[in-house]
Order: sequence, then C-alpha cells, then structure tokens
Amino acid sequence: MRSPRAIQVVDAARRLLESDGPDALTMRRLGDMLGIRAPSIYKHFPAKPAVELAVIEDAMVELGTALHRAVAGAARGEAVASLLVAYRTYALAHPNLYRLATGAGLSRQDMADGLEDWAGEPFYLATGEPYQAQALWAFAHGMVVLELDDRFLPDSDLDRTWAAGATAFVTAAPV
Amino acid sequence: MRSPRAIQVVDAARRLLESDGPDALTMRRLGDMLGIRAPSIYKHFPAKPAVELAVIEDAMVELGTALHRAVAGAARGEAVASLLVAYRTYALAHPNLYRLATGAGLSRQDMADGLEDWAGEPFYLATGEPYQAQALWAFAHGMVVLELDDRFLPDSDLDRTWAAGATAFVTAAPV
DNA sequence: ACTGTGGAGCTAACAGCGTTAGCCCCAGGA
DNA sequence: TCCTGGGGCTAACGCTGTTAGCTCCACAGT
Repeated sequence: MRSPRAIQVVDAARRLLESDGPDALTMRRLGDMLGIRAPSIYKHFPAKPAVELAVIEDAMVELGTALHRAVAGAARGEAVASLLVAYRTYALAHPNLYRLATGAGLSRQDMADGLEDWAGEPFYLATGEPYQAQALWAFAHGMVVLELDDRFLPDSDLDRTWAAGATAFVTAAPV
Repeated sequence: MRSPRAIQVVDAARRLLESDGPDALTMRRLGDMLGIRAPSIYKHFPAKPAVELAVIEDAMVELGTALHRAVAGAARGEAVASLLVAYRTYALAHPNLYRLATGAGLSRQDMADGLEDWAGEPFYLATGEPYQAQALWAFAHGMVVLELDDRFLPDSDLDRTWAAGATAFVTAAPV
C-alpha cells in the first residue's frame, strides 16, 4: 500500500517526467514540486529507482488496460490490427513514460508479480499462439522505439509499415 | 579524420563500455585508461556524447558489414533468416554496444551521413520491399532489446520466437 | 639560432546528481 | 504525562560532466 504522501510523490514524478523528460526527474526537483527537500523523499521511498518503478507500474496498468480493451472490443480477424493501434497510440501519447518503462535498468523480477505478463496477455489473445504473440510484441515494441527515436527514413509512411507488420502476423501460419 | 589520440580515446571507451557497462564509461575512468586526466580528453572531443557517437559509428559499421555479408551469402529464400541470425548474433555478442547505439539520445541526423541507411539496407535487400523491410527491422530490434533486457517469460524458447517472426515476414505478401 | 605558436597535458574548481547522517518537531497512543 | 515514531530539516560526501587558466614542449619561420 502506498501512503498518501507516496502517492503524491509518484504523481509528481510522473508529471515531471512526462512534461520535461527523463533528465528533469531529479530528487531535488521532485522535492520542489512537493514543497519538500530532496532527502525527505527517502522517508517514503528507499531510492530513486523505487519511485521510477512505481511510476512504471502505473503506466503498465494503463497500457495493459488499453490493450485488453482493444482486443476485447475488436471484430473477429481484426484483433491484431486493433491491438497494434492501441499499443502505438499509448506509446506515442506518453513517450517519456514508455521509454522509462522499457528502458534498460529493470528486468522482469523487479515489477509487481504478474503485472507484465498480464499487460502482455492481449498479444496472446490476439494471435492465439505464444510464439506469434512474443514476436508480435517485439515488432510493436521495436516500431514504437524506432518511431520515438526518429530512426526511420524521413518521409516514411509509418502507417504502412505498421500495416505491413500486422498483415505479416495475421497471414502467417503458426510455427 | 580522427587523430591518433582520438582513435585511442574511442578504443578505450569501447573497451570500457563493453567490459564494465555504460555506468563505467566515465570521463575520469576513460582518462585513467589512457594515463591522462579527464579534462585532457576535451582536447580531442568537445564532449562526452561525441566520444559515444564515435564508438557507435564504429559499431554501426561492424553491424552493417555483418548484415550485408549475411544477405549476400544466403541461398535464395533464406535471406531473411540469415539476416536475422546475423543481427541477433551481433547484438548478443556486444550487448552494451548495441544498447548504447540504439539507446535514446541520438536521432538519425547525428550519425555520419548515410551510415544508418547503409547498415539497414540489408533489410531491404532481404525483403525486396521498403515497408516489409522497416517492419522486419523493427521486429529484429524489438526482439534483441527484449532479449537483452530479459523481459520475455522465463523458459521462453526464443529461437522459436525468432523463427515465428522470420516465417511471418517471408510468408506475408507485400502491402 | 631565436622566436613564436599551437597542440596537449595539468590542477582547481563549479554546479548538479543520488544518497547518508544526524537533528528536530509534533501528533497520537500508553 | 510520557514517549515514540513519522516526517520534515541541514550539512555533507563522493560522484558526474565540464570550464578556466596555466605550463611545457615540438616545430615552423625568419
């Protein structure tokens, strides 16, 4: 359970991150937002990565919710496309959040038990097969990262690239 | 052109990064490796990111070479599979290098002109179509990142996941 | 042979980072 | 009424990238 103050800390951290980027997420600036000195934050979190982890978990819940909703509400045969749209939409709407959540640093055992599995479940639901699911996830993640980092050729029609991936995974037979 | 000293700096930076990880890549530690004080490095590079960029460009050349070789030497119909193997092999052999090169921070205009395009060209050669190429690249990148960060379910047979992606892109019709 | 110039090293220092130690104040329960 | 502990504070440490300003030396030009 997060204490009320801890909730405020996580909230401020998220706003700081989303508005001003990862370099702005500083213990001192975080304290400023709360009218507090940086060392006082350590009364509520053991270290900075713990704050980041809490932010990430919140984002994971949001993303997972969006993805579950996307596959649940999709017509038969459209689940993959709908899932990819939801994934891309969330990531582009919260670039700094997405980058923090998937950036290096943490591995799966840091997160709350089963959270990441649950958030990734829609990929299985959409493909019906675990290896296709992982591959599709990797595609979506790769697309988002490359798009966020502006690494594609200029004038690329990324809608078409997303579509290319979608049809590839829909067409393909299970391994 | 890099001066001899600049070459030494880049070389040391790369060894430091590959052996001890990104946190070890410090101006002071870099100086130590060269028998020099940290500020002296600024006689050869304007700032730390410039050193990192040089390291990245070297890695990009290596990766691009490996990828071009993979598609050139592949039997007809095996180009995609061969390309993916080469990509994965390089990334897993140089995890810290790969992460630095594809980590946030730099976007495409920072790199030497055309370098990234050339390194990505094998994806086009293997698929014969630009959108498939970008999608395949995104898949490969996503797979590598998720694999390096240990984000897949434990006991996942990643060979099969890679295979699933490969067949998906080989099977699929162009968009 | 003398002079000048620029490359390449040095030390000292600055601001900012995450973090720790140790203090203080005050609300709430025994 | 005591006292205990939560939650704030200041001071400080070691680390980071980076700048200013000094020195030394090799080498080019006269």
